[in-house]
Amino acid sequence: MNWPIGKASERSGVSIETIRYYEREGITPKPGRTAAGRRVYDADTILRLRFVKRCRTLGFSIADIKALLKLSRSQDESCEDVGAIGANNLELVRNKIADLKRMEGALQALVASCHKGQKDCPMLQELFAD
Amino acid sequence: MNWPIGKASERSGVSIETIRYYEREGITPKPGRTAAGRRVYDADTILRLRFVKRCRTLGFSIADIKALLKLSRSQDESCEDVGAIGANNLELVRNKIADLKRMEGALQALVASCHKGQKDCPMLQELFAD
DNA sequence: CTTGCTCCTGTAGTCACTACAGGTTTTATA
DNA sequence: TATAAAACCTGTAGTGACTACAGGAGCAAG
Repeated sequence: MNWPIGKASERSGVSIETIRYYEREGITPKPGRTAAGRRVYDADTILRLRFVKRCRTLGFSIADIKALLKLSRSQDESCEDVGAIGANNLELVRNKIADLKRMEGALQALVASCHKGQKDCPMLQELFAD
Repeated sequence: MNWPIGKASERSGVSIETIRYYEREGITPKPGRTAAGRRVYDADTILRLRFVKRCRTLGFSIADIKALLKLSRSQDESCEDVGAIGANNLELVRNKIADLKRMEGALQALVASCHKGQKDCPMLQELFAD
């Protein structure tokens, strides 16, 4: 079965604009075209789009996703390399969480110090302090 | 006391390029200039730069920081508005943490399923599954 | 046969910087 | 004092991963 880009978008969860972007970036292969020049997608490309979507949801960069796709097509045992990319991304995610938690703690304290009707805002004072 | 941009950068923790960027964006006022056209910073502007730096570290957007700076110069009681901007950012930060934790959980499971020497990588299989 | 939807290409914008290129001025050293 | 090195200047382009048009062509339903 073949589908036009709108259906491919629906089936993969990737927006039409983003599908075209992925094509430009060489993440998905160039699809077939109708006589009038419209893109036509097969089931395999739609699977790939869904894969990319899931990877993005997991925080993988486009560069990592390219590497994962390449590994998925390689003959040699790739599970180790895949795991390494995954572990690397997991660390990045954990670092981001740590950063954000630090932000959350500081922000919470600042916001709590802020009460309406106050004369000099303690939050601003804190942020402006030497 | 007045300082050239390099010293202002040191004292505020904001890079030279970023100081010039903040000036272009109207976040910091246009500084004075020497006869030769070099920027000269006073203590007040350096405080502002430090304020912006701290706000960025807390995850505030540039738009929010502009609003906070405006509130800090306004006559009327601004503590309530400041608190609202802070609370809003706190929510954004918490949403980001929630997203990342979801990522972390899913990633961890995928990476754990990946062992070297495996024939078909379970992580890739999972990500490609229907 | 016309209305409205889907699709096309190409370009520009988003956010918050960062990185030059190619020039001038100031400061430190010989 | 001469010169080399550092600091500064403007202006522009690049980053990541999209998103948002503008302006046009094709296609499907009533």
